[in-house]
Amino acid sequence: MPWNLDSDRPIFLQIIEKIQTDIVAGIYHPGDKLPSVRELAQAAAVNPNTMQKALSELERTGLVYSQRTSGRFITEDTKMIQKLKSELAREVITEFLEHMQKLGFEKQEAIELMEQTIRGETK
Amino acid sequence: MPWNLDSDRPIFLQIIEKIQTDIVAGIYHPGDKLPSVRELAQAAAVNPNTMQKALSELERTGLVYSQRTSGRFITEDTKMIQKLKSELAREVITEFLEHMQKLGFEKQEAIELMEQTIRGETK
DNA sequence: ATTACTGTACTAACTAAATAATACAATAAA
DNA sequence: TTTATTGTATTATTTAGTTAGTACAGTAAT
Repeated sequence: MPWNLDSDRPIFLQIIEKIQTDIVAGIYHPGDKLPSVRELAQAAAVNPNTMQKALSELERTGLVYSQRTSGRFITEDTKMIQKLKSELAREVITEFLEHMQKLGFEKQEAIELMEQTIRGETK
Repeated sequence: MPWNLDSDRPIFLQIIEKIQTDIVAGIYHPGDKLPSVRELAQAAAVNPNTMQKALSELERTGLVYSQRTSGRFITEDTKMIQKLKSELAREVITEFLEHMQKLGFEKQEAIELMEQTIRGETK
């Protein structure tokens, strides 16, 4: 599972989004134990401090919790996860429509162009 | 016309995208004279150096050109503008589908959820 | 008890982006 | 000719993000 971090945006933000996404997509399951800060940092090829910063933020929002010395775990609150999934999807959709509108495409045009693009890819 | 710059990404990149977008959306027209570096910087509330950096990059790609002392102008190459519009639209579409896929939605699901979201907004 | 692993905290150094403050050459307008 | 405006260039400073290195306290396993 590659981390695919780019340098155009703060890395700790990209890490937060990556882990959030993996949770709502079901790659991490409720109650799962996360690798340690040091392991995650190595896997993502970033400094442990950067990983720690991202994890602290995920903890602040309640998506993960830490058990002082035994490790860090995904929340077991499935409703929270489901709600987050809806929120993130809505954000992505809204962002898409705004972008397309700024380029000069109305909502229906945007959808049509997308369907056309998909057909073009799979043919 | 607000600039809406956020601090999550390099400002000069956001400026580049903003001006690109305004050109392909027809807010700026081919041959139009742009405001001076200093005026643009003031309008966007950034340092002139930052604006200059963004404009230099736009110039490097050929989208604008500068006439040494009389100012900066939008390219008159309408084909280039049209091509850029298609490219940007394709990027936005691809990015959208990738994001949704990472959240666990297949292409068709993504489209359906988007249509559903639109109906929910306009009702 | 000792060992190894956990999260956490702290300080220093480095880098890229952004700001600040000028300066200069070219030209259109006065 | 003078003035104002243009793009452009240069140097210094500040700030946020990142890295580097180290340290400490708690706990499960040995």
